[in-house]
Amino acid sequence: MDEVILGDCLSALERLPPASVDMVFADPPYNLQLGAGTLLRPNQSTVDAVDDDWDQFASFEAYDTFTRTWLSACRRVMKPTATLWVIGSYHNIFRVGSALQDLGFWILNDIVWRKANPMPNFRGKRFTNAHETLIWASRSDQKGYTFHYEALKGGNDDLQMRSDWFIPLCTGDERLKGEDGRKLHPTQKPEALLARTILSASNPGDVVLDPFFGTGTTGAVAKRLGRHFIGIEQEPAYAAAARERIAGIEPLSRAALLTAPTKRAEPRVPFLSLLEAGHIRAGETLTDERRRHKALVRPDGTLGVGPASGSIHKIGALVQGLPACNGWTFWHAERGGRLVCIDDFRGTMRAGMGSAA
Amino acid sequence: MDEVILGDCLSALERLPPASVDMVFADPPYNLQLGAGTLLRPNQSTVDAVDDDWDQFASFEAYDTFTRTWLSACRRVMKPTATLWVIGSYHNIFRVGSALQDLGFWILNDIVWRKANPMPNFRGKRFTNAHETLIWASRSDQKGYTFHYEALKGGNDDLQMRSDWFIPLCTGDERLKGEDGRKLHPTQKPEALLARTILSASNPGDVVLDPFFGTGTTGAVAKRLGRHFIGIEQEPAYAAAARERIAGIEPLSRAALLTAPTKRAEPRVPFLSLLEAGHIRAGETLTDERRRHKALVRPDGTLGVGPASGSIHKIGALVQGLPACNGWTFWHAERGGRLVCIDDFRGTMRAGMGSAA
DNA sequence: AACGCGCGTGAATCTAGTA
DNA sequence: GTACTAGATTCACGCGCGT
Repeated sequence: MDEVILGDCLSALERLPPASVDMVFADPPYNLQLGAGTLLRPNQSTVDAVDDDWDQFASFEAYDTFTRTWLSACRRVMKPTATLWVIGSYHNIFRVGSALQDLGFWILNDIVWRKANPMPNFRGKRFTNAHETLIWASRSDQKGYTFHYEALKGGNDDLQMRSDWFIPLCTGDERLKGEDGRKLHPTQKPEALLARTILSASNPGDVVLDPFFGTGTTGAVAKRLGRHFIGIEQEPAYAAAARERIAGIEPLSRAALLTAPTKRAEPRVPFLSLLEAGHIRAGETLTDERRRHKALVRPDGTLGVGPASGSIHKIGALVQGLPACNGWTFWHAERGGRLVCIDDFRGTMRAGMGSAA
Repeated sequence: MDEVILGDCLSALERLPPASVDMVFADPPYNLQLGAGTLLRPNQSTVDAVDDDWDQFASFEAYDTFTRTWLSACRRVMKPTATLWVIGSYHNIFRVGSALQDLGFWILNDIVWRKANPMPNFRGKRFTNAHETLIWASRSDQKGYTFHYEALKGGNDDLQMRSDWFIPLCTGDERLKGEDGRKLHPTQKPEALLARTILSASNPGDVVLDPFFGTGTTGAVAKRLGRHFIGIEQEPAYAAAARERIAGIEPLSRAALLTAPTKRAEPRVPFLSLLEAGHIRAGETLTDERRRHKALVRPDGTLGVGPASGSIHKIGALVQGLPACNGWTFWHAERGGRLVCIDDFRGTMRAGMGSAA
């Protein structure tokens, strides 16, 4: 926990307990020629290419085997509600996505990282490759994964966060350099990218696993955001750089890490409590925002319309002829000539509950 | 040539001569998984799901078989220098991309169609699915394919055309409607999208093949841009609509349709991006101009005041006791002993975003 | 005529907690 | 595991209608 494991990703993953991590971020290799075969077939030699077609097929097949192996190993250590992120380019992301689906992962989104400052296409033979793709997937189609919808919306002018993210490359001071002044790692990712994934899909105190740790961007961001991390890296120089980098990170204060509780997590307030607290009076009439429908408040916290009675939700649905309705936001009471949503009274009560909640 | 072939795409492709088309645009079934009537909007109306028979597949394996079959058939009729475009979403695009690679196609780019006006995520459980992906691939790794680098660059303020395209959905008058006023085809694509693919990867007089012709967007745009088309469609109603539509198209003398007719709005900058860019630090305090109110910046781009948190606008309104507030002009950060409005940082970021937004 | 408001809708794997 | 129910949840456009 909160350490860099030096070694092969598969054997390191095998030593982790099952169902122990909350989120995985993986930035796997996608250069098919760069030793993928040795990683995935420890006991077999790679197949020698006999011609171009076969060579190509063998490479993709080897990459697929590698991909399925590490994805399966990650899946074992993921909690049932954990989610996984993988980043890649068109060279590998289609293989990864297919493998995810075949292994039973449930794709939640594909996210496009739009690079603010991509490398131009020097030959002028293609479109500027200005993005990379992340896949966000849960372990299975089971619900219950973490997604901080409200927080992301709040940081985005109160609009839902979209699947296309505009983020600069990792450059400048953020880019780790060796003593020779040259970049330490060829594909270091920007911390902003990691921050969005970790903020959106994990909670403070959660465990974030990165099986291809590199120079530890995942660990650095996780630590700053009050998450635990497990990093696996087989290259000693990268692992050492990651340790040093992370040691210098100061976590944000607890206050800064607070997020608003999601609506569902807030204490439940029965409508009857609004009557008991005097916010609503039995016998008064509630209406919708445009005063097109009305209902009578009964002393037991139900609403009545003619002979029908039921919960604020049921009656809200009934008067509109809809199958369902959120009565909290639908019904309003008249106060001083103006309509007040009954959800505002609920908010007041929740605020007053304080620590009792 | 320049006709709609009514019938099954595979048998129609078999009757075409080999190496006869210059470009393929394919909009295959996406294999969407959720049934009709299962997703409700917040107002309880149902989302009109794509549940047509042609989009039903028993399994990923069945979809893969289908995909490999039609891709192989297209490959046979492609000239050696021809290129192929396929569009899809995360439901199917990874299967398609893998199949392309396995069949010997050579991926040139993956292109992101960023939707100007996507459907929101109604349940707040995911990121807004705001894009679709196109794969652009040549028949093999042989060079010699068509790419109008200079033309695209000229139409993009003399900047190389990137791999992320911002184009509105097909709505309004462009969307074909039946006599009942309802959309004729569930997945009609915008002409602007087709125009970019055809302009960039084909020459006037070239033959553009679309094996899933639908209501003929590919044919309409090809004709307008002086290309020939071959469209294959198995649904008689779609084929008839396509014929009528294309008959009304007048070819352009010289194409001037390079860039999408999008309104040039100023790019929206999320407050979160200011943190990511380092203009604002998580954990610092913002104040209003007269330092009467203050709030803590959280790492997700929300502000916190005591237990409350929310967007810059929400919290600005809260501290003033007002119903609304423009957080961009209200909040300031201290820089060198002086207060700087956060809107100034936004202006800086917009300037740096250039046309990429 | 111009403007504002209400309403419809778009390739979508869209709930959680308790009994 | 299943059933039930409380209650949470939407952005950008285009069009039609009323003022």
